[in-house]
Amino acid sequence: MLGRVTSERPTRPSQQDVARLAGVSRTTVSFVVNGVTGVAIPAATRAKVWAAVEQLGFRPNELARGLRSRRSGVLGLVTDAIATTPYAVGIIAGAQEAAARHGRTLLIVDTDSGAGSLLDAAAAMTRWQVEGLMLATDHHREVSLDGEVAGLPPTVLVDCVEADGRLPALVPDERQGGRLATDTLLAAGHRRIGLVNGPPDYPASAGRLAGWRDALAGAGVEVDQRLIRVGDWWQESGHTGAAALLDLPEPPTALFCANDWMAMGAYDLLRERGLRVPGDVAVIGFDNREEIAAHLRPALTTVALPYREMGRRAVEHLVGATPLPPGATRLPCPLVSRASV
Amino acid sequence: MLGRVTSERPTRPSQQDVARLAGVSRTTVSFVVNGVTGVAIPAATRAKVWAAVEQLGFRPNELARGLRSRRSGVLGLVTDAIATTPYAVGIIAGAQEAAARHGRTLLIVDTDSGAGSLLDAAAAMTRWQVEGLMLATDHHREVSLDGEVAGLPPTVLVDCVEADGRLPALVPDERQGGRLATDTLLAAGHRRIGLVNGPPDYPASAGRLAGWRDALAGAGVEVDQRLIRVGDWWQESGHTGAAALLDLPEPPTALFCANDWMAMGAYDLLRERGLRVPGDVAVIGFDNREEIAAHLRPALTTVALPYREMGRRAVEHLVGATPLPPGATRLPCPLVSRASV
DNA sequence: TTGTAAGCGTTATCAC
DNA sequence: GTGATAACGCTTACAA
Repeated sequence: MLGRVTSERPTRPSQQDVARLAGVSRTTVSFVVNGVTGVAIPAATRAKVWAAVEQLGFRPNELARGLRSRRSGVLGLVTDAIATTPYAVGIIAGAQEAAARHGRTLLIVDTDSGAGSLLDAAAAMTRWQVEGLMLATDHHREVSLDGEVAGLPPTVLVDCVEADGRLPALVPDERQGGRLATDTLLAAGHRRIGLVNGPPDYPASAGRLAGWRDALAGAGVEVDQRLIRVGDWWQESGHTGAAALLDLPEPPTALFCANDWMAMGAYDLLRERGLRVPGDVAVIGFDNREEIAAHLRPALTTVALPYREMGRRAVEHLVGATPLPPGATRLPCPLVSRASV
Repeated sequence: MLGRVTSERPTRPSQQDVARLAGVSRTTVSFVVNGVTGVAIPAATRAKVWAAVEQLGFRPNELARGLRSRRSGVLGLVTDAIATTPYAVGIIAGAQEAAARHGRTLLIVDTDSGAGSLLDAAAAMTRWQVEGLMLATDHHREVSLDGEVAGLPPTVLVDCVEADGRLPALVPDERQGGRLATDTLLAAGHRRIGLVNGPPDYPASAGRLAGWRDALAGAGVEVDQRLIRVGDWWQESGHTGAAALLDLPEPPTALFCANDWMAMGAYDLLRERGLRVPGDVAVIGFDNREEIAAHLRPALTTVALPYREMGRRAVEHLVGATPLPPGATRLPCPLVSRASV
């Protein structure tokens, strides 16, 4: 004959329960657990409240908190990077970490997992009152959002850029990375440096090529167009490209492969020809795909993509900690030194 | 002089707004948008409501919905698999997909990203009133939860098992996988099959070894202990192990490497010795780490771990679609045929 | 320094 | 068939 039938599932303790146990009002409990400044609550009261919280195992209900305060504390990450390949888990890890640090919850939706298009994903996030949105792609590319952004919460692009560039975007500084790779080879004494690049319609290819030129120009080395070969990112094309370069009348003494898979192909070719890495030919890759780079023999020196950094910066932008300007912000690609140079 | 000062951010349309526009009550709107059965609402009213929903771009507020209905629809996935290696993104993908299909939202927390221990992660999820919890590890192993499970929502282990096995757990059927790999080699006519296994204290090693024995016994082939070598999962040890096996007086004609990295090491050794795969020696791996298996030359035939399946089944258990018994449920590991056998 | 009360957007229980 | 009305657990003026 109680006022209300007890619910099936034993409901978790509420602030109400804490207040009762501590002998204070709900308001006081709210002030204490949220550490509200500007109210002077005696240490004794605070202690009582915390003791009650502890004893009951009270955990605030984020649903209620978000509903009432109109601040969900949820940041949305929409990506096509999970289903395809484990490419950009670094983005997730970096975002997650930063979100936790700023007291935010990260909601991740993979657009390839049935959710369908970006629009569906955004709709799903809307229902959860997300306060910011990150759109991440599985590789650096240009995306077109058309009018879709209208009505969306503050949004930042990760590893992709928009044609008209009104949204802030975080991308790797491919050019700086290409320069870094080439400079590393130059610093090791090489002067003829072959480039096995990716297809021209990728921002990555264009940037890495420009970086290669930059470095050569900076070192006063003549740029020889014949030292450029175009692959398709796959291992086979690294093999082919390396072969073509080594068949040149004046073959290169070092190879800059625009990704690690092609470097892996180059390794194969060098081995077939009885050439040692780095003794006879030095090799440097790009992407730092640990699974490959760390396991090749010798381990591959390569340039890393700043995935974690991109995830981190995206969150810091959305929470207002480090605001980003509209358009692309390029993040530096660090060198990962191993044994192939 | 309005009753309430308008909030800074233009608030999203509510059911209230929809009701006003459609000229019905909030209740009716709720019935219509939730497709409540048992109430007969005329098609005309339904249409009016949907039209208003469309016009306003109304999206239900999950915070309010969850608060009121006491069903958040959130499933929590706690993992250490993101930060370490991109090992088990398949688990996430599979879980995500199944969650979407069942109208649930997946909340992912990576314990290595600052959140700290499992307990912290579980606390974070509790605040969001998760209705089920998945605990996933980065590789098949035994975990001990002590008393930590008390007070947690329904929980399922993914890619790990508990010592006392009271929680349901989803793990790969390592033994079946080992047998499948060996059977594949047997079917190709091999009779002396070397095993380069992982360290003995892994469930994966124990299971794959047992499967190797099973297959040999099943084919009436004598089990020769000398054909077993123990590696450490790394490429070097695959190289070493393969070398030892080929130096045997009666060397094997096929190699079963308990993971793809060791298979990669074996490839290196075979190439060094001028042996062709699969012509001179067939090789089969385990794990199907696409990045390696698909890119080796020749592409590696291997046994895949059922990551997506584990994620999917975990969700289906939690939503009650396909309940799991306490203790381990072993999921089959399928063969991925490529070119090395 | 603490308490009262209103209300966030929704669902659920009743009357009508 | 549809509509009031009361929670859900919390934050936040404002009152005491």
